[in-house]
Amino acid sequence: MTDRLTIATWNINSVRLRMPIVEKFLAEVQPDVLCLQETKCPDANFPFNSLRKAGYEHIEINGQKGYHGVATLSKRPLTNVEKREFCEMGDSRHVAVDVPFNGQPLRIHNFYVPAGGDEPDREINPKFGHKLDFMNEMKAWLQGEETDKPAVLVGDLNVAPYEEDVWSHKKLLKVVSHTPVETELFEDVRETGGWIDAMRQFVPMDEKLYTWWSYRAKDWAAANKGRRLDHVWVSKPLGSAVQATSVLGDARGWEKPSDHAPVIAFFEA
DNA sequence: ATGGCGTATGGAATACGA
Repeated sequence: MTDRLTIATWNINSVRLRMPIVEKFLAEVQPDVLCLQETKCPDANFPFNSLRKAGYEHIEINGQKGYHGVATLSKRPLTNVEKREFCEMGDSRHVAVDVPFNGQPLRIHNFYVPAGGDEPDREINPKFGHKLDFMNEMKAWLQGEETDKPAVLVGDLNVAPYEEDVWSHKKLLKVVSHTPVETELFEDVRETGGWIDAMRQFVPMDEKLYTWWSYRAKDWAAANKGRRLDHVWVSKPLGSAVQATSVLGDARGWEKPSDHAPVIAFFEA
């Protein structure tokens, strides 16, 4: 029996404000699972009813007032829910679930890694230190997770690791998200955990690939000064099941858009 | 021109994003 599963990840920059385009996305793409970041919504105010009406009956959230917040919506039942706190900051930046795929549980981690502020120096910018500490804690913790099982790690990881993941490698070398200290640590986290960068399995390393375009550009599409901040990592046992990934760049041009586009991954086993 | 904007909070101006 063949089983097919579609998982999407999207930094939505306020789930309540963005409900019209979330519903549009769910209707058009019909992913089995959607992982949202930056929901900016206290748990008590989360729009459960609208999302259940859209066919996503299974919803796990880790939210807080004003900032951050993640949510995982699913057509399939979700079990083994875990919401881990990192850096003892009290931030809502992670939720993990199991979803049934091909007759066994598939672990799905949904992450929102700290942006890191403006100055790439932890001595003068504590937010940058927090970002590095967060990634180091991710690395240590994920080592303890069972990496010999099917698993996916998605989210806004706030690092664009490769030269063609940004519009200008040279101009962004000192800009938070693409500094060598971040990109090297990012690769260390990924490789230590045995994760595969699924998006780059389908796009050659010398081709540009972005998921985020600033609100500040007069014409984001014309300027096209993007970065790949959102990622889909898969464990090695799941590697052969990834059929394709895509960035729905169109969504950046929808009405009242997020500054991030959704990333979609297709699995078959 | 990588911040030129956008969002939450709270009810104006500030913090934060990346």
